[in-house]
Formats: sequence, structure tokens, C-alpha cells
Amino acid sequence: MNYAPENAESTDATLTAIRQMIEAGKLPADGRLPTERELSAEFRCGRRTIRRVLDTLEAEGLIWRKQGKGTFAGQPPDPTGALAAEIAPDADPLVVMEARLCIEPALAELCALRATGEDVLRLRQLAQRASQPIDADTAELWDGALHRAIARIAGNRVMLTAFALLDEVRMGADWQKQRHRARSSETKALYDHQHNLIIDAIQARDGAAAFQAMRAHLQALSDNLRVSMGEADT
Amino acid sequence: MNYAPENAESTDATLTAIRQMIEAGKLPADGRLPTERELSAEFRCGRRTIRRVLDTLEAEGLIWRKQGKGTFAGQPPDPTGALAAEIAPDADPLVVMEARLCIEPALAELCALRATGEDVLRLRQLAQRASQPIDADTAELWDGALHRAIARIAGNRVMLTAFALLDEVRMGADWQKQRHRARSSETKALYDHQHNLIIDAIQARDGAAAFQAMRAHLQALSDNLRVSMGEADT
DNA sequence: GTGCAAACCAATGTCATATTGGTTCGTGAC
DNA sequence: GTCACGAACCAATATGACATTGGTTTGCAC
Repeated sequence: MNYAPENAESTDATLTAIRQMIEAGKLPADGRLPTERELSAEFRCGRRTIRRVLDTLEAEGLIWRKQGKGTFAGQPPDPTGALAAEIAPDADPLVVMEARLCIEPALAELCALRATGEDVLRLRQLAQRASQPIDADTAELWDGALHRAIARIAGNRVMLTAFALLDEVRMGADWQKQRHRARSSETKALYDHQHNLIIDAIQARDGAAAFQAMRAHLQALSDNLRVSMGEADT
Repeated sequence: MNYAPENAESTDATLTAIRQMIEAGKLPADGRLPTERELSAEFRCGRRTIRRVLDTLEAEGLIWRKQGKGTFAGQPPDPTGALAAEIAPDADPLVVMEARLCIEPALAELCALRATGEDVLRLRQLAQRASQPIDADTAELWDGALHRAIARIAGNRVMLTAFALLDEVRMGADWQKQRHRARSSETKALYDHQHNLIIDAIQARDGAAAFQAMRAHLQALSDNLRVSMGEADT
């Protein structure tokens, strides 16, 4: 019964073991991990060791924990559905764009203050995906992912919830159907360039520049939307 | 003990009686009415009669009811409550102040673009109320009303909902207890002056100035909060 | 038909209890 | 000393039994 790993190395061993457990997808549908006490018993080590491992995984964004509830794989959920449905009827495209112009530059500024090198890398990946020559819907999807990632990295729960609300209204609105009209090859190139400017500012830790870059980007989106709506009116 | 109204007219009588009960403000702080069964016993009539009366009052918008909960005077609460309660635990003072610094300057900017002369007058009144030499709690109340009014005048439903969410988190937080520590006569004078600067910018239809004035105001609040928290640590 | 009483349904609140992550302390091994 | 472990405790959450409350139906009396 001494096959239990030695103390000195048990931390690393359990870390990789638990990480594999998560990435292998061998978890219940809700992504719930065993309790710390169960893990402690299973891996023949103390809770303290388990907690250190989970601290690492949480810092990596692989799991999230809530006292009294449990430990779960993935990102913590944010509940905005009911509210979004409530205000969606009152939200025409211009109102939503106006709100984005209010909130997202501020988020970009916070993001610039707090993004790690890893975060910047992830943003670059998302921007690159959005710029691939695929169909408009997919590009829109990656664009949304990029904006969401910036909001998450900003690291303010209240602002993130506000953004999630806005995002859900935007996604759920009927007028989304005609949005891709506003996408031409020139605008697409402009948007990609602006995305890179935003990430440049974030990487440089320049909050003000990130604010302005995001504002310019959304302004371009707004202008295009306005043109597209004007066409629709004729 | 036969003063109970006759059946034929009891409906009207109980209706006026209950309506008076509501308008007289003889209710608990939460506006809760007695249960239907209690009212039925008190007015010596059946629950059916009571329910018809309450149906009328509900149609008039004087009360709202919820199964399993009770009957309450006034308007049903905003659905932001649930969301606010959800994120309140994660919201320490600094997070909330940071979110205010993101959202409220933008609201002030929109407000400057859209405020009518009447709106400006109302803002002046609120600022004046907040500046009266009353106790700190009351001043805080009028201050909140002023900020809410600005958000409402901004005229963007999505932004207003986001603000309402933020406002509710701020109001419901435990750390509000110590807020008035940050209120001295000097800070109070400063805040009053800043309120006037904000309204000046709004009246001048100068969005950028309103943005900056609001930002400066919230920055002062934030600094004071930080100092107050520092004191609390010692 | 109208009003009343009783019963039942469904949603909610309340309370005690168990579970879970968060934290502290003391002990022992190195 | 440092580190891991175990135990105990704290605080937030979940769970289940039970009472309360509005919503609804049924039967009875006038």
C-alpha cells in the first residue's frame, strides 16, 4: 500500500491527473468535479495539495469554484437571458450600437490594464480566425467571440454581466438577419485592421489607446449599419 | 356586530375600504397586504369577493400579486433584481466603482445630447435637494436619484437596464454601511460642486464635457472610498 | 346566477440539516 | 525552518419536509 506517490512529487502528479480528467471529458454533463475531499481520498493526499492543484487550474481558467456549490470545468456562467428577452423588443439597431459604443471602449481600457501575455495571444488567435476568408456568418461568430473575450479579460464581474446582457440582445434581435449586407470585402479588411489596432493597444498596456481603437471600430460598424439601414429604407 | 355590509353591496364597500387601506400607507414597509384569507375574515366576506376586489385593484395598477408570495401595493419590481442578487456577492466596492466609472460618464454624454430644458430643471432640483444640510443617508438618497435621472434622460433602454443593474448591486451591498464615513463637509461641498458642473455641461449640450465632469465626480467618490477602506483596514 | 365555504393545486417561503469550498491550527517528517 | 497532512471550524449553498399564499375547482345555499 505504498504505491502512493511520494510527497515531493505528488503535487505535479495529481495536477496532471486532474487536468487529464477534465480534458478527457470524463465528467457529468454539468462539468462537476468530485469534491475536494473525494479527490483528496482518491489521490491519497491532503486537501491542501488538492486545493493547490485546483488553484492552478482555476488560474488557468480551466475550472471555476463556488463555496457551498462545488468545482466545475469550464467558465462560470452568467445569467442574463430573462432580462435580455425583456428589453429586446425596445432595442433597435441604433440603440444597441449606441450601448456598445458606451460599454465596449471602457471594457477595452480595462482589458489593456489586465491582459496577460497569454490573453493577448488568445485575442490574436480569435482575430485571425475572424479574418479568415470564410462566409459572413462564421466571421461574425468569431468577431463576437473576440469582443466577448475582451470583456472577460477586463475582469469586472458587473461590467461583464452588463456586456453579456448587451450581447444577448444583439444576438437575439430580429434585425440581425440583414446585418451581413453591411459586410463587403473592404469593410471586412477595415474591421480586421481595427481588431489588430485594438489588440496592439491592449498588448502595449495602453488603456486610452485601446479605448479609442475600440471606439473607432464600433463607430465604423455603426456607420456601416446606418448605411445599410438607409438602403433598406429606400 | 352587524355593521358588516350587506352582501349585495359588500363588493363595492370592501373595494373602497381596501383602496383606502393602500392609499393611507398603513402597510408594512414592503407594501405587503394581508393575505386573501385574512381579508376575507376581516371584511366578513368570502375569498371570492376579496379576489374580485383585488382583481380590480390589480387592473388599476395599484397592486401586484404573486402566487405563493403574497399581494403587494405598487408596481411589480424590476426583473433586474434577480441578476443583481446573483452578482452582488462577487461585487466589492472597487469593482462597483470601476463599473460606474465605465458606464456613467457615457450616460452623462448621452444625457447631454438629449436633455430637454425641463429635464435640466429637474436635475437642478435634485442636485439642490442633495446639497441640503440634512443627514448623510438622505443626501445619499437624493444623490442616487440624481444619477438615476441622468441615466433615464440618456434615453437608451439597454444602457438604462445596465445602469439599473449596477445601481441595484450598489444599493444592496453590505459595504454600504460604512459609506457615510467617506462623507465630510468638504467632500460634500466638492460633490455638490461637481454635480453642478455635470449639469452645466448637460445644459450646454456638451457631451464631451459632461463625460469628463461625470468621470471626475466618480473618480473623487472612488478616491474617497479607497481612503475610507484604508482607514477600515488599520 | 351570486356569494360563500371547503378543498385542492402550484408556487413560494421557512426552517433544519447536510454538503462543499474557504480557512485556521497543531503535528510530524524532512 | 518548510512542507504536507489531518482535523476542526466557518460561510455559502443545496436539499427536503413543512407551512403559507395566491390560483382554481367543486358543491351548497339563497
